[in-house]
Amino acid sequence: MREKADSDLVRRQNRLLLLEALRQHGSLARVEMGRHTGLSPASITSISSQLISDGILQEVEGHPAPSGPMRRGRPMTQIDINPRSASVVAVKVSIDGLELALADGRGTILARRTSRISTYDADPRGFGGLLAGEIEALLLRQRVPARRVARAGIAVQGVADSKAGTVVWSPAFRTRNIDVASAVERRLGIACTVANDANMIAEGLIGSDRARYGGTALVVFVGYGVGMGLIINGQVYHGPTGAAAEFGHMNHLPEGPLCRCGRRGCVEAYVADYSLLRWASGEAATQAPSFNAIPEADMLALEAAARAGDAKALSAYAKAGEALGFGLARLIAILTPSRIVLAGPGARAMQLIAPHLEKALEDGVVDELRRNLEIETVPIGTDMIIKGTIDRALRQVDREIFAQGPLHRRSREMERSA
Amino acid sequence: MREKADSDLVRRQNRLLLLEALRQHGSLARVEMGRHTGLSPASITSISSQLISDGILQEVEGHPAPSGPMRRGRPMTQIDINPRSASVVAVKVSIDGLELALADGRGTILARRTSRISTYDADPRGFGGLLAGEIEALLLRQRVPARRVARAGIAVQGVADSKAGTVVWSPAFRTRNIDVASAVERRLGIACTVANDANMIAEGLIGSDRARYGGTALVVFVGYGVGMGLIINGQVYHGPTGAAAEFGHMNHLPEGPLCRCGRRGCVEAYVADYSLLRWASGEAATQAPSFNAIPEADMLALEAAARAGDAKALSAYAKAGEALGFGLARLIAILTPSRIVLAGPGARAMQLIAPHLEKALEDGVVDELRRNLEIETVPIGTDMIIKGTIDRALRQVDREIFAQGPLHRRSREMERSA
DNA sequence: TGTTTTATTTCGGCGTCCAAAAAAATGTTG
DNA sequence: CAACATTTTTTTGGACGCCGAAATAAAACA
Repeated sequence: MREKADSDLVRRQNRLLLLEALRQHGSLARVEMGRHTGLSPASITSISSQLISDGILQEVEGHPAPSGPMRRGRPMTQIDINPRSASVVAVKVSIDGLELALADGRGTILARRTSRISTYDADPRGFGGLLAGEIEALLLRQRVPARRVARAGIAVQGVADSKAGTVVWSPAFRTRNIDVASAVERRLGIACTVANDANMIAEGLIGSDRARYGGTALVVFVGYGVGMGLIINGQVYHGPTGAAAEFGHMNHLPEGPLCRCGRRGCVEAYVADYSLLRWASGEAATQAPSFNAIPEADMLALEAAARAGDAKALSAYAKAGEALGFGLARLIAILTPSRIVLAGPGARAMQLIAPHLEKALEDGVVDELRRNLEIETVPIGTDMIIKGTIDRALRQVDREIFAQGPLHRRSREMERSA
Repeated sequence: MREKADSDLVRRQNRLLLLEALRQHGSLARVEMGRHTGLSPASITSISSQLISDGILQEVEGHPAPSGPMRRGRPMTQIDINPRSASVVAVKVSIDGLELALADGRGTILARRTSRISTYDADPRGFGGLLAGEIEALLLRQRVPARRVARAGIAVQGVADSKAGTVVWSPAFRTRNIDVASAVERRLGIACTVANDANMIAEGLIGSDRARYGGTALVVFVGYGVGMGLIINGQVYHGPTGAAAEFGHMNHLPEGPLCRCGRRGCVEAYVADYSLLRWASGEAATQAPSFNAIPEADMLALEAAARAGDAKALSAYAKAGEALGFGLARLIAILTPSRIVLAGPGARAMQLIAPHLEKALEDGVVDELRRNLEIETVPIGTDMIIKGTIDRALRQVDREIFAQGPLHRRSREMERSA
C-alpha cells in the first residue's frame, strides 16, 4: 500500500496483467485473457487493441484451429507478444568465461556468444568495458542496433548490488566492488541490471511455471558453488540492497572448514564441488578452498567412487547432506516455504546426499513446519541462468515500458522537447 | 500484480492510504493528508468527507492552534479517526494466564482483564470456549455489545496457523493443534485471528514508527522463550500458513541441548530464560527443559552473579550470545535486513551477551552483508504484544471494512435482501 | 475595511472500467 | 441454402474516481 491510485495506475496494472497472462500461457484469445485477468470483454478489447497498435502484441495469423471437436460460433483469434517488440541481452559471468545471449520480445534466444576469459585475473576496472564490448560484438554480428535492446541482465556468482550495479563480492573475481552496469549503460545506452545467478534460476522457474513456483519456495543451486534464489509470494526476494539469499555463505558450523569467502563453516564449504573433493581427500579442516574451475570428470569420478562404496567419498556426501539439511532446516523454521527445489549439477548426486539430508531435516526442524513442504530435485543445467536472466529482463521491460502506455509516452515526449 | 484494477480498487487503495497516514501521524489536516498520500486536495476533500459521513473519521473540535508563530490564512481543520468507529479485542496467552484488552478505533485501550489459568493443564478442547467466555466477560463489564467489536486478535507463543485459527504447537499447551478462533467466532460473532506473539511485537513496532521499522528488519524477542517477527518490505511476514519466523526453534548446533519443542540445539535452548539457568547450573547437555514460568527474580539473580564475575553465569551468557549471534548471522546471509531489534526481558542482559554476539556475527557472515545493518536493543515489555495485536487488528479492520466504502456496502445489502 | 495568505470546496473534464446491445463469424438444421 | 444457434468481439452509453482550475472560506495584516 504505497502508491496512490488513479487511472494511470489502473491502466498500468491491467496492461501488466494482460502481459503476464501472455508470458505465462503463450498466445491467448481475448476471451481467455478475460478469464485469466478477471477483466470484462469490453476492457480486453480496448486494452489489447492499444497494445497491438503500440506494437507490443500482435494477432496470430492463420491459427483458426483450437483443436478438439469442431466448435460452433465465431472462432477465437489468438493474440501473442510481438517478438519484435523489444530485444534483451543476458550475460552469465563465470570464473572461466562469459556467456551471452540475445533474445526477442518473447524470450526466444536469437543468438549466443561465449568467450573464455579468466575473470579472476582480469583487470577489475576494465571489466565493465570488456563486457560492453562483448555485448556490442554480439549485437553487431546480429545487426541489431543497441537502441533496439531494451535491457541487459548480468548474472554472477556471489553478492551483487543491483541498485549500484556492482559485484560486491564474487568468487569469480579477485577484488571486491567491481562496477559492471554503468559501463554498459554509458557505452551502449542499455539499461543494465546485475544479479545473483541463483536468483536468476529462481526467475527462470517462475517464468516456466508460475502455478508451481509462484508461492514461497527456496531454490538451491549446488555445483561449483552453492547459491539460493528465495521466492516469497511469487517474487524473487532481492533484499534492501539486492544482495540476498547467500545460502552458500550461511554458516553451518562455527569453526568449520575454510570457505572461499574467507570465513569458516559456510554451507558451501561442505557442499560445493571443491568441498566434496576436499572432504574426500581427507583433510578438509586444514585445506584451503580451491578457486579454480573444477572439471566435471572429477565430480563424476567422486560419484562413482561413492557408489562403489569408497568410505571417504561416502563420508564427503554425508557431510554435504548434513550441512545442506541443517541449512535448509534453519530456513524452514523461519520462512516455512511450501517448496524446496534442488538444482544444478550437484543435484545429480542427490541419491547419495538424500538420506543424510532427510535425517538432518528431521533433527533440525519441528515436524509441523514441514507438513506441507515439497522437496524436488530438478536436473537444471546452468542454461537456466540465461533463461532466468532473460525472463527477468522481459518482466522488467513489461513493467517499466510496456505497461506504461500512452500517458507515459506523452510525458516522455514533453520532457524531450523541453 | 494479482488483482484486477478498476474504480473499486482505486477507491479502496486511496481510502486505505488516508487511513494509514492517520494511523501513523495521529490527526492531520486535509492539506497534510495530501502531502502524505500524493492525492490532490480535491480528492482529499471527497474521500475524507465520505469517511466522515461513514462515521470512520471525525473533525477535531476546537483545535485551531497548530503551534508555532501565528500563521496567516484559513486555519487547518484537523481530522482524526473516530474512536467510536470500531472496537477491537486483543488477547495474550501465556503459560500462566490470559491477558485481555479492549481498544477503541484509535487503538486506545479502554479496559483490561487478566486471569490466571494454567494453559498447560487446561482442557485443550474447551480452551476456545474459555477464551470466548473471558472476552464476553470483559465486554459485559464495559457494556460493549459483541457486535460493536470488529475484530479480535489472539497472540500465543509458538506456532500459530492463522488461516485455520489454531495453535499448531506452543510451549504453553500440552497438546497440539488447539482450535481457538472458531469458538470465538461462533459464540460471539467476532472475526478472530490467531498469531505468534513475537510477530505481534513486530506489528507494534511498525505501528509506532513506520519510517524506522518499515523496511526489512528482524525483531527478536528474548525472554521465557525466543521468538521472532520478520518484517519484509514493511510487512510482517506470515508465511504460507501463517506460521513463520520460528527463530527460537531454528537449529543452532546439531546434537545441542534439549529444547521445549523436543529437538536438540535450537536457539531457544541456548538463549531462553530456562536455558540460561540450565547452563549456569552446569549440566545443560543432559537436563530437560523447564515448562514452568520462571520468576523474574531468578533471572535478576543470574544477571547479578554474572556481573559479579561468577564463571558459570558468565559462560551461560557467553553460550547464549554465541547462539544468538550465529543464528542472526545465518539470517543476515539470507535476508540482509537493514535493522535488527533485540527486545523482551532478555534484552536487559544485553551488556553481558553483546561481546559474544558480536564475535559470532563477525565469524558468521561476510562483512559486506552487514554493511548497512543497525542493531538496536529495545527494552520492550510484554505489553508491546498487546499493543501490536491491537494495531494489527485495526489495520485489518481498515483494509477489510473501512477501506471498502459505499459500493461494497451496497453489494452486501443486496446479498442480505436476496 | 480591504488585502494577503492559506485551506477547503465546487465544477467540469478526462480516463478507464463495465453491462448491455450489436456485430461478426462460424456451425447446424430443415 | 436460408434461417437459426452459438460463440467471440466490438460498440455504445453510463458510472466512478481522479485531477486542475476557479471559487469560496477563514483567518492575519495593514
